[in-house]
Amino acid sequence: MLRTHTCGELTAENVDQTATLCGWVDRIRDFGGVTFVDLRDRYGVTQVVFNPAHTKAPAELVDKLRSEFVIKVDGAVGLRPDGQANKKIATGEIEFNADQLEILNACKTPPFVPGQKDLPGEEIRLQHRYLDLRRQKMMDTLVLRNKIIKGMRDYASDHDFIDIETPILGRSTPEGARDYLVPSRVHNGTFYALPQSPQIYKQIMMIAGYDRYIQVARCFRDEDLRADRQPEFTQLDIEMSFVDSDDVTGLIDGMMEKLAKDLLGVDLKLPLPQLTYKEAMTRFGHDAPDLRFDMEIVDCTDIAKKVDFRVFRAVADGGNFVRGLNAKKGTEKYSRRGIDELTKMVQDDFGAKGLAWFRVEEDGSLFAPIAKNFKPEELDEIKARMNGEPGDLLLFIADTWEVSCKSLYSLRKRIGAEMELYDPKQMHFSWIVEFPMFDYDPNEKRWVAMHHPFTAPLAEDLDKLESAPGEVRAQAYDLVINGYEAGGGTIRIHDSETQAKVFGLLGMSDQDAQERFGFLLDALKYGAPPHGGIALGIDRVVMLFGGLDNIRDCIAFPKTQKARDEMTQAPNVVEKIQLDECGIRLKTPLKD
RNA sequence: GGCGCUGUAGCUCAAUUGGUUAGAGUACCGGACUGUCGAUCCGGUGGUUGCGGGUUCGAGUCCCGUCAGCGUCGCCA
Repeated sequence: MLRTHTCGELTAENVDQTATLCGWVDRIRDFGGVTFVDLRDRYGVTQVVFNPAHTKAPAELVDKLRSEFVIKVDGAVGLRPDGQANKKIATGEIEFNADQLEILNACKTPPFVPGQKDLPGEEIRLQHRYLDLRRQKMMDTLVLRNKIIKGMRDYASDHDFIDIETPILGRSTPEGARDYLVPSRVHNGTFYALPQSPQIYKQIMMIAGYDRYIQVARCFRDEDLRADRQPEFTQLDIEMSFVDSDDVTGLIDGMMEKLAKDLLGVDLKLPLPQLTYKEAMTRFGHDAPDLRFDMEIVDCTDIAKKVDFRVFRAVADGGNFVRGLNAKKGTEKYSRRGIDELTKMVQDDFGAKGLAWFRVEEDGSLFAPIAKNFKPEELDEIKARMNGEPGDLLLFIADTWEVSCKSLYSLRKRIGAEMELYDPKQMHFSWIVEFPMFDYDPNEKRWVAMHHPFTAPLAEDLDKLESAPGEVRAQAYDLVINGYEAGGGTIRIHDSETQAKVFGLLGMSDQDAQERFGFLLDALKYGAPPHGGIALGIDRVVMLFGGLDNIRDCIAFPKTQKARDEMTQAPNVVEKIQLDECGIRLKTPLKD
């Protein structure tokens, strides 16, 4: 080792000891005579003092030091003079009196330094990720990430799970997200797909008798990015045999309890609350609601059926919905202009026709441009239903179930944040259960699996599988933290007949099913135990535990919204010979 | 693919609603200074206002296109 100590460990207890430190120059304070250098590494910062009266380091060498130079300093620990301790750092009681200085490596003038006040733009940070990763916040996050993964692994290990790796080069599956493809050199014209998740492999492991499997698995989905979505991401993948839904959610309850306790000092009350999908959609308009605050959706469709106001009446009579939210004390926050912005959002994002609103005035009356369309007793009924009190802002969406859910969910989320209805540090864990098995795709005119096609239906809904697929509920469960889907899983189908039936419902002929999933259907015939599992989005869990608002800050080398790596400039062109070997000719050759 | 925000010195930002030679802080370079910790003080270098068109007597500012970053909708079993 070039060093004897790190920059975070020398304290008053080490006074008079000699030591050697290595690190990066964080800051220099040059007084012409004495020069102070804040030396930084992963562990902390130590003030190094170059005093010409005592150091052997030539002044010309000390003068050369600049930000982010990598240096090695021999010296001795000394107590700082009275009144000069720096309480902001752990090593603040001492200083390191330099004897010798060696510059291990210089540093070009960096575009930004880790300690600077204003964070540079994200593009710059990603281009020079090695500099960005030197920032304390990034280090803290990656350390947190490591603790979370270690905590998960330890917990799983304590519960008899074994870690098994599954292939990265696999077979493309037609259902689900777009695959990342890898061309085969040996078999020109054929392709591997990177795994969207190790789903089938882990089911096969259950059939093979490895009844408790985990993997920290990298997954790939070639879909557009979001603040909480990356094209490659990491899941804690879990599968267990001889279990029902409660066993899986119970296991994760315990894991979350441990992580929350160990890493956040938060005591969770178990079991974590469970909400059915239907309830979540009815009360919050979404299958991953943020339950840190109230403000539930209130249905006024029955009232709308009685009123003359055409917009409400026509929607209600047409079998659609008039539902609203009460933004408590929202009239001050949302002026006419603010309401216009909310209106624009629901129109642009979800195609809502409009946003109806009422202000509850000081005298308790409802004010709104549309109020004249209502009889006084109707206004009273609306106010009573919405629990309207002076200062409240009542917002209504009159539309289809889908549009009203999306719009009200989005309004609720935005208003909750803008009106600070919750403590951003608060954490809320819950389960959403009993998802529908299928969703009808009007474009393709067929049922599609809501989760994935291996999901087992709820036993009591089995008889509806053919008669009313839309009503069949799945043995599925999503873990929701602060309004984010942090994980999801299901109990799987473990008999080939039910599996074949579900494939059929999804519009797959027997031949198709055999062609695509024959190996799974076969495996199910060779003694498949009942099994199920879950996958947790590790990047998102880190984001939520770290109180961050985007997933890129939880990943050492993330991709931009256009799925590019700003540092390496991937993806990029390849040599023609590489394409030739794979038997690929570009449709539109790139000019070089 | 749609909608929106952003793009000015290495970095973070400003430029009075289209008007003189585009400024500040910081970084960088030079100088002063032996107790600072965002050191201080003096001086200096640094700009194709992302790129390409257009409107105008005149464009950082307005319009069109384009590229990039971010947010969002679609998409993400």
